[in-house]
Amino acid sequence: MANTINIRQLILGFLTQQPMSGYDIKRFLKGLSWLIDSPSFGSLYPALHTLLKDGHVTVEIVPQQDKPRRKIYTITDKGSETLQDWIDQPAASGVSLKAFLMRLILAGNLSEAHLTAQLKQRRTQVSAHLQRTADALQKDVGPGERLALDYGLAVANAELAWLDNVLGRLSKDTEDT
Amino acid sequence: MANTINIRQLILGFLTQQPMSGYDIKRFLKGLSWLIDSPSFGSLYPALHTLLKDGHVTVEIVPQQDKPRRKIYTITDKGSETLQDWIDQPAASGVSLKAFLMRLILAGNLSEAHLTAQLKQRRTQVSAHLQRTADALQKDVGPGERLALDYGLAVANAELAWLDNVLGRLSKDTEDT
DNA sequence: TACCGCATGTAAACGGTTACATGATTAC
DNA sequence: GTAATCATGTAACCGTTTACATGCGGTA
Repeated sequence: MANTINIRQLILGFLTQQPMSGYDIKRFLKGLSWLIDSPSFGSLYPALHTLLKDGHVTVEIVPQQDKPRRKIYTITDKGSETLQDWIDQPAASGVSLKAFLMRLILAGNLSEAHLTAQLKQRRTQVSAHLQRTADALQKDVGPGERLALDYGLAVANAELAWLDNVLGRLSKDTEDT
Repeated sequence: MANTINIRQLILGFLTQQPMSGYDIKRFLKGLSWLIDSPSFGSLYPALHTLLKDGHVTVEIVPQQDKPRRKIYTITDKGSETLQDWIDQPAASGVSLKAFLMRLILAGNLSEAHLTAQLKQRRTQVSAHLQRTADALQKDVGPGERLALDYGLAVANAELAWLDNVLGRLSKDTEDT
């Protein structure tokens, strides 16, 4: 039930879109800077080496004139399976917004079925979280914690409303097919 | 600008409320399970040793009959200063909801001035984040990322509404004084 | 008998950042 | 001449989890 966002899984997710070099992946990750601070090369390159060693990706060395050679990585079937397994595996309860959004991005590039699965899972978790938070507010807590709980409540309610909205739209689209 | 929630600072925060043993702190942290999964003993006890060595806390060994002896830790002036410094230091941009809520809890137990400072800081950050997210939505992105961005937008708007609400209430209270 | 709560602790492993090294090309 | 971009990589360090060890008392 350990479930944070792991670099290797992120990489596999990007390679699903297209073969890339480590440097390319870094650029892609920078594009997600609104969500996560992109991992450093110090973790990126070793992760690539591990994925290669484990047969999740293959490399092709591409020389360039006037520039350093690039190592283009391509995801293998085994790699795809591993990624799929990770996405399908239920997210740990209490898992952060960030981790969920990463899963959403990855799932959204697979299929609509995966996408709705993620959304439904989140719905279940957020409403459970909402309940726990409401319960915690009943107890006697300090002023800071009281505010924090209230904040959590507000965010959870907003999440729930959004999820219901989107899930409603998606199910309507399915009917129309 | 590295700014996640660090065990040592959490511990100092709890010890501000009252002297406690490591075991007690663990129990307290469990009470915050709606926010964070409480750190393991494997990080808690070593953290306590470090704090002791650095003069941020003092210990008193309390023997018990029929039960193992307890080590009660008390925060020192130096420890209080360190904590204060950490809370006053501006939170890194893009810092997570979790990290902010922890700061809120800690600040709420210090003074109302600290509390409003945290809230105002968060307001600035969330509105900046909102802007970045809206910008990112303009660009051409995959279906999953599109949804994720929209989700982020919804949550950020909810946060902003809540912050404005609370900040409004707090400033009114101050006028009435 | 076997596990749970109390209470403390250590060692190995993991996953990451920071800082470094290399070396060529282009832009100010 | 100084910095930035391209492109890869390693080593030291940090903070944390996991798994272990100890030992006693109460409970199912």
